[in-house]
Amino acid sequence: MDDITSLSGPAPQINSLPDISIDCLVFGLDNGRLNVLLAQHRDGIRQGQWALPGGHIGALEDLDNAASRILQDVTGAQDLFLEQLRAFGRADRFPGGRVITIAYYALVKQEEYKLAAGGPASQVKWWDIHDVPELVYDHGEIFAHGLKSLRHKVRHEPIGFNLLPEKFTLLQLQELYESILGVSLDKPNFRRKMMNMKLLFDCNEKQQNVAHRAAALYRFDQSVYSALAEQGFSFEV
Amino acid sequence: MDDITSLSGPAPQINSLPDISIDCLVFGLDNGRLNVLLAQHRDGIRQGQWALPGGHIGALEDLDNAASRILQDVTGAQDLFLEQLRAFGRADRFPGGRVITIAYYALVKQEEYKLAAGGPASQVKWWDIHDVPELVYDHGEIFAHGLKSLRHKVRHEPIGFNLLPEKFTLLQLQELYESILGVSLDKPNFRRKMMNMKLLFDCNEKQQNVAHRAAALYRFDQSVYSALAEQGFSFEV
DNA sequence: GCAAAAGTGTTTGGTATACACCCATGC
DNA sequence: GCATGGGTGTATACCAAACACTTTTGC
Repeated sequence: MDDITSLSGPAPQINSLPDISIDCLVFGLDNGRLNVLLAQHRDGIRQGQWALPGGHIGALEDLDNAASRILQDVTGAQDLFLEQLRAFGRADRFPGGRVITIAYYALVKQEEYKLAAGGPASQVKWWDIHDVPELVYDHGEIFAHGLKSLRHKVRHEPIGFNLLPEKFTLLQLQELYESILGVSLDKPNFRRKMMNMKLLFDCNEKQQNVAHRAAALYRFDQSVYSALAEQGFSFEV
Repeated sequence: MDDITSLSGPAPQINSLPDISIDCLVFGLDNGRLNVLLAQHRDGIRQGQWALPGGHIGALEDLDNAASRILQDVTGAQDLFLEQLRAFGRADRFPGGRVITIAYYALVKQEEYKLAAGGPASQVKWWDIHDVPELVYDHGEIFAHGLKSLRHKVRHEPIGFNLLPEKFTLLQLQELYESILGVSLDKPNFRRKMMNMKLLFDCNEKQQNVAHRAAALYRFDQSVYSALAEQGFSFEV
């Protein structure tokens, strides 16, 4: 269970696949800023260095389940949005031996979860994506690739909602896109575009305790989107 | 080198990673029909069954290089368009033991290459994508996933050209999209769309020996596209 | 002339963009 | 009243879809 201690090193258990690891790219949103979750090596030659949280796959464990378990160890949260990015397998990528890693990326509602701080990997911390430290092995490459993939995917599929709380305002949604894509968007036009897609449902509630006019709160319903997508509907921001 | 004989079974060589394989989804275009390349098991319990061509990764071999080598064994061709799809790793996907496979997809100019028929895997054959036989293990799932990915990608990146000969007509290009996407397109509008992108270069040549007005031949220049993409240009069909 | 495909022109309607504007609320 | 963000309206320009039309070539 404590595969995270390995931080993608050689498999610590006899019942794990020795030459394959999993690394997770976990994105979160905090006050309109996009963050990524990093873990710090606790000891060994790489002590103090930062890495993507990772682990190994049980011999009888499905790949997706392994990723989910590893992520739960780090965030304490289940049922997160989690998808495979791809495998990274340069022969020399890991100095401790030949290990191919399969990268996953996750989107989490950052404010809803408290990190299991001080867990097995001495420290786990959110970093602004513009300000990540140097990462071990090829983790920098994985991060760059994952961020690019996120930017592409968020424009073509409604996955961004996984970063927001259940109920959100249109401005929060707009700031999410501005933050991920690194652009600024026109408010009236963004509103219309979203509303015309008929994917947002008015909660009939307003923000509370704000120092300005309270905004309407909306929900996104994944099942309605799935039904629309069946008929060829295409989500494009 | 003859990893293809294994068709993704357990690693036959001492110097291959035992619990990881590579499977290749090779697409080709023939007279406007989209095909996929399949290999037939030569012997063993699965004799006669069809599978994606695959193999194992050398202990000192980069992942991408391994895929390229395996593909060369099958098609005899180098420098094909080849990209990773993703890893497939259900615990029970391969009955002979725990093997995670990393799927690649390739696009080839079908008419330019003759297959190494009667090679190590008794037979290698093109199949119309609408008519593929039942495949071994989870290869059907990999095929379905790869086709979906191809349909998505071809609309957002100019990769379709890899299926056409160097010089092609606009109708060939249109038929390519119609075939991959399974739709029919308006000729005048398709022409304009393509020409407006400024990605096609007139060869100043015409078709030869056709029983109708000869069409102009065009080329696609990957380097010009790359330069445009740098500036934020987006290819959308 | 006819068939087949190349290639052009035009009308129409929707939609993205830019920007001006009013509304509600707390301090 | 004023700052802050919520929310609406509208003119313009562009672009995609639909489809009618002309051109070239081989038989």
